[in-house]
Amino acid sequence: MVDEKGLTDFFEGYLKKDFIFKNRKALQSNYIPDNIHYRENEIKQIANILAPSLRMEKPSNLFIYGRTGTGKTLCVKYVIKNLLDLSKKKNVNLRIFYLNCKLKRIADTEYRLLAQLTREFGGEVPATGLPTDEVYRGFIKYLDEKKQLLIIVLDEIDQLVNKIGDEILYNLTRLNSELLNSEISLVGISNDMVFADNLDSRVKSSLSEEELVFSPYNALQLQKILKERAEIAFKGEVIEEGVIEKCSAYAAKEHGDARRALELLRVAGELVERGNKKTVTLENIDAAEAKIERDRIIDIVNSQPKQFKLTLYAIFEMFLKANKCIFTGDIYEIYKNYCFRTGDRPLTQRRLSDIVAELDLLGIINAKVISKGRYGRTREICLAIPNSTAIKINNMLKEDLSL
DNA sequence: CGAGATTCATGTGAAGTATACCTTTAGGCTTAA
DNA sequence: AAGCCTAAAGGTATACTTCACATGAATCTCGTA
Repeated sequence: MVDEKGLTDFFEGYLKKDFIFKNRKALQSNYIPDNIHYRENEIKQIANILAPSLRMEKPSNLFIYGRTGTGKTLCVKYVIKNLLDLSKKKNVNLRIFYLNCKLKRIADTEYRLLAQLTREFGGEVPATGLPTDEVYRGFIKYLDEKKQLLIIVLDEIDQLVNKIGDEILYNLTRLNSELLNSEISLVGISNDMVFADNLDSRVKSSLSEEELVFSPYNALQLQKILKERAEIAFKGEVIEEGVIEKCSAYAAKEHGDARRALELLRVAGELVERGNKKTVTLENIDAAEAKIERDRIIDIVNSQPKQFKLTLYAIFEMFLKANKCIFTGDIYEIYKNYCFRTGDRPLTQRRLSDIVAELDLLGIINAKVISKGRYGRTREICLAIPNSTAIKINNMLKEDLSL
């Protein structure tokens, strides 16, 4: 029961509360700090490669590899920012579009990627209905209407190619021969080190005119990075002894993932704030660790279409009951059952098979095709997430699907 | 006993279908001269 | 006659279905030692 006075008190208390954050943004993953440590070389190289753009000369296409949280995106964005600032000052017609190919329904097909690029130019493209080459033409029109240089940055490009093949990259690189006034350069960013091995050799050679590999940070480097960001983000002495070290250690264990370390610190801080405490302790880090993983998966699950949720729910229910790996056929039966209960028309087993494969790609489950000899061939499906998380998500799905 | 055939449950590729949306076009209606 | 609106026709992307064939090791079969 909250009366008006109670609520007012709450808000006043909220305002008076001693916030431990000074600038929370400094710990968010899209924050670009003023100085980036341990990546001076990489930045210099990227800058070198892209610099010709300032003279309106087409830079070489660039391909960047490195595991998550090694600063690829950060460095590229940093260089982009500087390039754009300078090009504005010098009146150079340079445009740079950054696209993350992982985003569902934004850049995960050829059509949608092209549409998105056209929209960046201010054009309007319907979600469906146009022929793809029509969208190409529209894009070219915008691009070629005056002399300009375009750099397209495709982040998580491996995901895109995994899903729809490498033809789109071929088309993009070939576009230059159709352009009269303008030119395009591509910058591909991939988490997958062996990604390029499976590319068509023509695409591969034109895309990786230049290559750059980002190696992981070690624990000491992570510490320095964290300390500096923490100083921007938090007020005074709110972080207890050993907290930074612990964050770094956690992240170093995960192949030096700086994004993760920063997130740990941020979430820990938020937990402290919500609990009305004054300092970030070691225990907060543990709690944050669990929360981050949960939230990440909850986000993924929530962004899936209903049929994916139903499938996932069937998998979770069954796995939690059996507590061992399960097979496609069993899931399909359960799934059909739930469809019946929610009044949805069940998809075919063929489609479910694809959905299971996609869920595997998303990292929520592990699905491996095995042959059980005389007893046929199937996918062996296990959870890729801790049981406690699965239970929580399962309850969430249950409510969401009103089961 | 062991090589080769058989079998099962479902993976997987290709082609077809439903849906939702797009542009073009042709006809009909209104309007202004 | 010109201008505008509307509805039909013809087209596309995407998510899904249908059909048909591929897979691969446990199990079976049968000739041989």
